[in-house]
Amino acid sequence: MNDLEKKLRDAGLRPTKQRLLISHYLFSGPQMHVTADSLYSELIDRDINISLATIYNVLNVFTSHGLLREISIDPSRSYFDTNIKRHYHYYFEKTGKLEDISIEELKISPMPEKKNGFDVNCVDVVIRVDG
Amino acid sequence: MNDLEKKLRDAGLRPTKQRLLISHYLFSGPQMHVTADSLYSELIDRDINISLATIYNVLNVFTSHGLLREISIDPSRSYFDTNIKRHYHYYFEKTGKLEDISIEELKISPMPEKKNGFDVNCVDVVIRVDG
DNA sequence: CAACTAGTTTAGAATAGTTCTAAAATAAAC
DNA sequence: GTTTATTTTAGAACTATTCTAAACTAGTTG
Repeated sequence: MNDLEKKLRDAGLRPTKQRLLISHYLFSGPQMHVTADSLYSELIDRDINISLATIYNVLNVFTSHGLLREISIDPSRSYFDTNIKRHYHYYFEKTGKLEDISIEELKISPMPEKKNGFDVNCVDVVIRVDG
Repeated sequence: MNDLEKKLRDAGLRPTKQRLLISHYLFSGPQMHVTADSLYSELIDRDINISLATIYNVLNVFTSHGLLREISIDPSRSYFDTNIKRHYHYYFEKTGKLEDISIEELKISPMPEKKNGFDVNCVDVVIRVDG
């Protein structure tokens, strides 16, 4: 059983052909940010034909099983981040590109843990920049 | 010339009937968060019939002229905030409600001013909570 | 491995939020 | 009051995403 197959099984997901192909693209190289559409095109470019419905399925199921993190940047598109550790983002408004900011670079205090008795699921920080 | 009319003119906008009605709803009471749909329904409830196309027009033009701020929370809908001063948000995922966090309550350091020579337009912080 | 079961993929239809179109209405300027 | 530019509107169009239901596949059981 290879690394990617293990990664999927550990997340409680069946390692299907499509999920493994997508995982190979997403998780074998450097960390990346994708949209459903950008992922679909990149796979087509590599002669990997997976239906758009499956791309959406896989992105959603990977997100709900903790393999990806969804980022709300632009109300017209969902971005997904292969880096699931706590971190923040620069967003370059002209180019649409994202860049990570580590929690060492940017401090938030007090880091909220609870609100009205509810758990904090996630702290999203987006610094929007021209250019 | 009343306050709302002045507010629109100062922003470089013609004070049309529809813009004044929407301004009255948005800017005469306490600060609020709306979506196109929530604003449309609230106006219908008050027997103010403005087409949905105009609601979208007005929200967009108010945002581009600095009377509203758009918040990226949920990729399926755009939220607009009548509070245009720097502040942050709690987002209650189950109810879809927003609550403000003042910059006194939550500190970010170092507050970014520039990135790669580009100005920082805006620092968005969203704390997602269950409930 | 053959049969079975539950989960997955797919094309295409459906949906939801938003923008576009072009005609009628209105605000501001002359 | 006439003219001109802007705004509003209904409905069509568009785009990102989800749904549907049939075909397929992974994992399980005998």
